Amino acid sequence: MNEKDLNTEQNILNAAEQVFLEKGFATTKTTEIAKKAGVTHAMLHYYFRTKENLFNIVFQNKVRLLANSFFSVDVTGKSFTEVVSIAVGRHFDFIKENRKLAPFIINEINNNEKNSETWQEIAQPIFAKVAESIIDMMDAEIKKGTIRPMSPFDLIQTVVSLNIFPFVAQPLLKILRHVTDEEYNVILEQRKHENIRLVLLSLQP
Amino acid sequence: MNEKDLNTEQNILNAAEQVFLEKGFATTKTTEIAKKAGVTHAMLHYYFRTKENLFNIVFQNKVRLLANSFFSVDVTGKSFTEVVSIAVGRHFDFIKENRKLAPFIINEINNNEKNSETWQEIAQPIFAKVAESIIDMMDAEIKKGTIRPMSPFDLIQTVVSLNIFPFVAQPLLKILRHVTDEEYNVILEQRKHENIRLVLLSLQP
Amino acid sequence: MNEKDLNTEQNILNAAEQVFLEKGFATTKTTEIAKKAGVTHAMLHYYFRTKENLFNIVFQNKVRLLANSFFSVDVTGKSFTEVVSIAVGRHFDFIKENRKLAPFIINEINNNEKNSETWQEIAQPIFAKVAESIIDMMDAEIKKGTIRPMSPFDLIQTVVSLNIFPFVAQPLLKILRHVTDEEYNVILEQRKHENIRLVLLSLQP
Amino acid sequence: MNEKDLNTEQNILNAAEQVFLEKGFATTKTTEIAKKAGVTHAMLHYYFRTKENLFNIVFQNKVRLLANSFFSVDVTGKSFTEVVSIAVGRHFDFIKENRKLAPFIINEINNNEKNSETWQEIAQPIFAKVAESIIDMMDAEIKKGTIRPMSPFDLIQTVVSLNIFPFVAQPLLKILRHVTDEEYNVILEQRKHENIRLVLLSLQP
DNA sequence: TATGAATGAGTCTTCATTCAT
DNA sequence: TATGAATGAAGACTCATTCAT
Repeated sequence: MNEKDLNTEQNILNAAEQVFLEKGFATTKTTEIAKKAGVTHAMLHYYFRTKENLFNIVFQNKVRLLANSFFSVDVTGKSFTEVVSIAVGRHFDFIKENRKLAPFIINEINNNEKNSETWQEIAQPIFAKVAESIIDMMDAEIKKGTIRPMSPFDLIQTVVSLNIFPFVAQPLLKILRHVTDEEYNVILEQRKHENIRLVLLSLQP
Repeated sequence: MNEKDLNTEQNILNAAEQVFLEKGFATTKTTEIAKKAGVTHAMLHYYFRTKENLFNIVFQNKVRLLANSFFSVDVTGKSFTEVVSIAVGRHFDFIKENRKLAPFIINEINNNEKNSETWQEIAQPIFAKVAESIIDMMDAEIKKGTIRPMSPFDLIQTVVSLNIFPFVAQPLLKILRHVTDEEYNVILEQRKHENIRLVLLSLQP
Repeated sequence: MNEKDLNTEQNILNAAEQVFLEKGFATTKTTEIAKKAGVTHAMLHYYFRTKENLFNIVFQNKVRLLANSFFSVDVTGKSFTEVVSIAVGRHFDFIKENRKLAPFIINEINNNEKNSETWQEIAQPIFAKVAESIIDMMDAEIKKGTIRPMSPFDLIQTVVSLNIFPFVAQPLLKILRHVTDEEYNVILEQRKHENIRLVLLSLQP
Repeated sequence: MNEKDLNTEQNILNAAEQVFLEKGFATTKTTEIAKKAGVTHAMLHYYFRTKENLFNIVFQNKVRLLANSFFSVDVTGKSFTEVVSIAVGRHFDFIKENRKLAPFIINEINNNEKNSETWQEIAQPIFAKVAESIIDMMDAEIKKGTIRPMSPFDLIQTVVSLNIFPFVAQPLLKILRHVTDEEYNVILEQRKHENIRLVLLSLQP
């Protein structure tokens, strides 16, 4: 396994990521991945045996990436409001940097039961950990009466809904006004702050 | 075109709707549509020439359906808050009754540029009309200072985001807790009211 | 299903029989079958979906043919010796007319466990019936002391061994002397009578 | 060529023997041979250039082995009956110890004309020698009238037929009764003696 | 001598589409 | 209008063989 091998394998993986994210499993052709990776068609099978196998590797990586994107804020010395604001903003930025990630995963989960199971197996423990990491903080706030009683999962769901949706439904919403991609970036920045505001509002008792 | 012909054509269309909504364009096989419609494989091509053609008809119908689902409330004698509450609730219910609609359209738009154009051509005028129908009401409220300055499109986007997302991302969110489909319905009802609350909150100055 | 359809399907089956018998499953190419049947490559899959499926149909037919080739003699008014002589001779002639049959089945059974099961499921009941049909006659002869005590299966095995082998091992034996195919036919006729003689000898007490 | 080379070459040959005997030329994959030999896939081609070449070496070895298995009895001081009995029994035991040998060769001869020629070229002189070694003994017996007039080849054919067949057709015959492998060994021992008996019977005038 | 990487030719299979009737 | 048959193009995958090192 010298450097060149790793490169080829990695090239295929990178190409596969791009094409799968762009077109989804069904419409992706292995020839296109190979072409983009600059290798022969058969090399793809040499390294990954089947299209499905290659897809699974990509899919699992992406699932891990998405699931780990929720909450990773250093809480020391910050108020709950601050923590939430930072976490929501960061999460929004991450999703923005990986626009195709969420639509890809959602779509593949919808198209294949097996992918759904993969998502559950990988994401569930990660989400549980996230919930655990904020439950004490939330409980304290609830006792103080600064936020209304709710589970961490409710909070997560609200954040996810608000943050992911603009990118999942980007093509749906973009047409509301004729905007260039650059204008859209400005809109997204507004939306980020709007989302932060909405999340905090949703926490109010 | 006698009655039987219409029936056959309609049968194919109905079957195509079901299968396309379920599987998307790429993974749908014309044979499955024909089978579900109870007609010969070749009849599908006799009536609709190509798979793409048949899909476009279905897709346009569905786009129209989704685009028209926003705001259709009789405003006479109701406060703005009431109108918004009713509109959001009704929209949520519609989406709930047509769970596969939004994911289907979003996915197909993502997979094919032509579908994106179709969406724009059909949805844009409809959305413009909706915006027009509420802009006076909103302006009045804004002047009164009861809601913060915002365009109708902002409001629509918030509503759409909050309402559609639970169904687009259902498989993503369902795993946050282990829930049955029935339990999920209860959660959805809660979410509807939460969404109404959030929309109203987002309107606050 | 008009006549032409049946012909095409049958043409494929006939071609498949020839090629499979000639080359066995592994080295047979579906294109060759299609070519021999005078149809497009895809037609084969249209009618039989997979190569394996087509093979199974051919294989089952051939198994039935071979299994049913043992003993079908009208016994009325004939001595046991006569019955055996006729049965062995007829069986030999059948195998001779279908030289590739036995090698084909033996080979495929050896190459694929599933074929072995197919053989068992189809041949076992047929063989059991054959054994049943001669057991009374044999028991009577055994009681009379004209043949030595043995089960019908022993008899069948001897017949099968002697009759099938020349064709299974034809390429092995033909070289013992340089013979043309026609000379070989004469040899086979001698062998038939030799086999009848040997079977009768093997029955002696 | 140091010792290690010889070992590698021999390892490949040994592995090839096992796999070819087990699966035949067509379904054998060179990767499996390499794996079993514990060497790289490419080494196989380094030593033997092609799969076909490697096969031919194995095949020729096996042909020699089988052809030489007929008659190697020290005749001094033994009666013809004794010699035949011993020779048949030994041959049966050899075939039993090398069960896959005969089916393998027969099958490959049937599948490839070139293999048939190989068999002829190698086996013919060996068989001729065997025939020569017994023709005087047989002629003497024929003159004495103790056996009927026949050529050595007839005798060889009978022996080969009876001895090889149980192993070639084992899967065909095993189903006649439900037997375990151990029970089958007992049956084989009976068959050996039955075969000796039958050969002697076939020699009777 | 040895190896991992790479290749190209071939094989099965699917599927939208067209054709003859 | 309807159908079963037929087709061709494309796609995934395999595998013996070769190459660079």
